[in-house]
Amino acid sequence: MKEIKKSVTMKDVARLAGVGVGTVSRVVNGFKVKESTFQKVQTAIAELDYKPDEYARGLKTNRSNNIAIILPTIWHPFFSEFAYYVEKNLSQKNYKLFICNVESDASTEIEYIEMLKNNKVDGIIGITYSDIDNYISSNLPFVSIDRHFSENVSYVTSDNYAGGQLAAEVLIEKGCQHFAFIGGKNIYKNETNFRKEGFYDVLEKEGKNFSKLVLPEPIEDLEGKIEMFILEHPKIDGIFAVNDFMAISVMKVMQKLGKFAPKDYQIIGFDGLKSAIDQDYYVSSIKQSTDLLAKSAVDSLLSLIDGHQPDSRIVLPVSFVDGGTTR
Amino acid sequence: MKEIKKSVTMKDVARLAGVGVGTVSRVVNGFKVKESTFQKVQTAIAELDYKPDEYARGLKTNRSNNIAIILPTIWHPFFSEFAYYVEKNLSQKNYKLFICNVESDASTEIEYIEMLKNNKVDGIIGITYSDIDNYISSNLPFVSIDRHFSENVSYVTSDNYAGGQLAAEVLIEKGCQHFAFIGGKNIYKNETNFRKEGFYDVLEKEGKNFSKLVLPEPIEDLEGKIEMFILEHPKIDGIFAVNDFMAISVMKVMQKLGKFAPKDYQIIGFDGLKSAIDQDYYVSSIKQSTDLLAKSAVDSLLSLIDGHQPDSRIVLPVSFVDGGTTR
DNA sequence: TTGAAAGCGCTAACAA
DNA sequence: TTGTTAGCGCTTTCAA
Repeated sequence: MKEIKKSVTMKDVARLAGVGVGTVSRVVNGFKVKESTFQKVQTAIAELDYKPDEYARGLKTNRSNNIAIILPTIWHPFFSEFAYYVEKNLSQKNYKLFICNVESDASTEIEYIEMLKNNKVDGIIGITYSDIDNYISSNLPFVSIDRHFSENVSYVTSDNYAGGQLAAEVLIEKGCQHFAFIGGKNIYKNETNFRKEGFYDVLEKEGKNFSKLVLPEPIEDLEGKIEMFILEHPKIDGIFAVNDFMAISVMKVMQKLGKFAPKDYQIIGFDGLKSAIDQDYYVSSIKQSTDLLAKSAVDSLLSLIDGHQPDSRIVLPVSFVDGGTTR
Repeated sequence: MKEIKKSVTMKDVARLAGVGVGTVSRVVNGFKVKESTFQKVQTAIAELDYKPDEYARGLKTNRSNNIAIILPTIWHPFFSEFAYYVEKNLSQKNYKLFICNVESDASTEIEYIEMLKNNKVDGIIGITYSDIDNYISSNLPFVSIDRHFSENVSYVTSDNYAGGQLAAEVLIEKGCQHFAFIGGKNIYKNETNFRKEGFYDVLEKEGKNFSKLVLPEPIEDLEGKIEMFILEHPKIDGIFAVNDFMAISVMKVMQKLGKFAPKDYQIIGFDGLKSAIDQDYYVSSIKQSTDLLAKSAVDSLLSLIDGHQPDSRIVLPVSFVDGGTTR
């Protein structure tokens, strides 16, 4: 027989403390009451191990202290690092975090958003690469990462353009002669497209020659295409990949061709990924400060929730990290 | 001026459909009503775009359809893969998932658990390596991963012992002669300790000689200690590491000493990690079927929530995967 | 099959 | 400073 412990309510506390429920509510919510009453109520709360019911409170206040994060998949070091920092920031402010894996599927995204509306999440942080502009109601605070929606939606992003520039500068400084950009291209516009722009611009300004391989997503036979590209441009010795995983794919192909970084060529990715906090970088990379990204997203969202209108666009600096694939 | 859209309630629907709120509730919850009333109500719901308020419902029913997962950190491929599958299973059954990073800090864990109690999560899945037995109340359905708590808490785990055996068998079959186990040891007992037991037992039965390096956690100067161990046992050519990240550390040390896998030695990790679903294994490994682990945990938890008493211990099979560090 | 109404535990307005 | 009370939106019993 399972013992069902009836949960203790404010009324119980009020009765034990010999005060009204309003007073208990005041104590719980930190409003001013007479010191002696405060003590009585606290004692009763402790005695009964009273915990306020967040659902009753939410029903009344229309607030839940819940935030949702929508992302393609948590099983990816960039997203899990980001989610890690988001949760960390949020829990400090007493918010909880729902996680929603949408797998780059727009209909799943919409389902989630609809679902979240009923559940009174106070806001959403979205890393989403599909076309859901219409479903982001202005009623629900929403902060987007890396992607610009309509005018009203604020977003935070790394300085992708400067990152591309930095990649070019580093590669030049480290003595490369023949450059290449390798990346994919999503049908929906997002900020990561600026990475290559920055890269191209610096190289052009410096009068360097370079090749590019830009593959429309979804990419089939990625490694085959990279291999073909490399074989067509055998002199390449300085590669900038749109992200770290792309850099890894490139390195696999190069290895197959008997070339190793940083001996035979140098390569820089983007993101600055690590598998986990205490692991090494996968490759030399332009690192996004994920922690800052998360903090900014959280701050924006919370101020949106408080009814303020924060900066609608926040751009964060990036930096170069040596992951052993540059000299 | 921000337009505050007052949310539509059951009462609105009832009024428009010309029925009572009870009837609307019945329709929403799938109870039997007359076909014609059903239609009227559905029409009204669609017309008003009515969404039930989960908080009012939760207040009434004491259910939230929220589950929490407590883990050291989501920023780790094992945990993020696991959380990925947990969320996937859960969302199919209309549950949402809170994520709680506790950073191996027992007091944070306790705080989270206390917090979750107020929030009416329907249950918790915990991957936790600290001592929180006392805080798991029997009122709150709890399923533990890899760790056995008191009698009443059900847990699911991979067959760590069989995994250790398998590692030994594979290494023997692939021709290794001098074996070693390298791993850490947590002060709290958990199932991963069985990995080495299985490994030892097979080697002993086969009359093979082997060395062991078992470091109490937290480990300081891990690589230094590994290096010392390797230098003391230079003939080692078959290593079983307690997990994939440990294997990676070992490989770094070996590389420093000029030895490469699988040419100069072979190494097998445990977990079968990938950074992301479409990435390669880090190393040859004894793979846990994370998806099954997640599914079992979810099934157990949901049946616990439904008041059943599922198997209190579920042990799942493991398999060997070739990650290029064995021949 | 249905409507009316009580009440879940809380907050906040009002009155004392 | 405090107690009392209405009511948030829903489910569920009871009576019709």
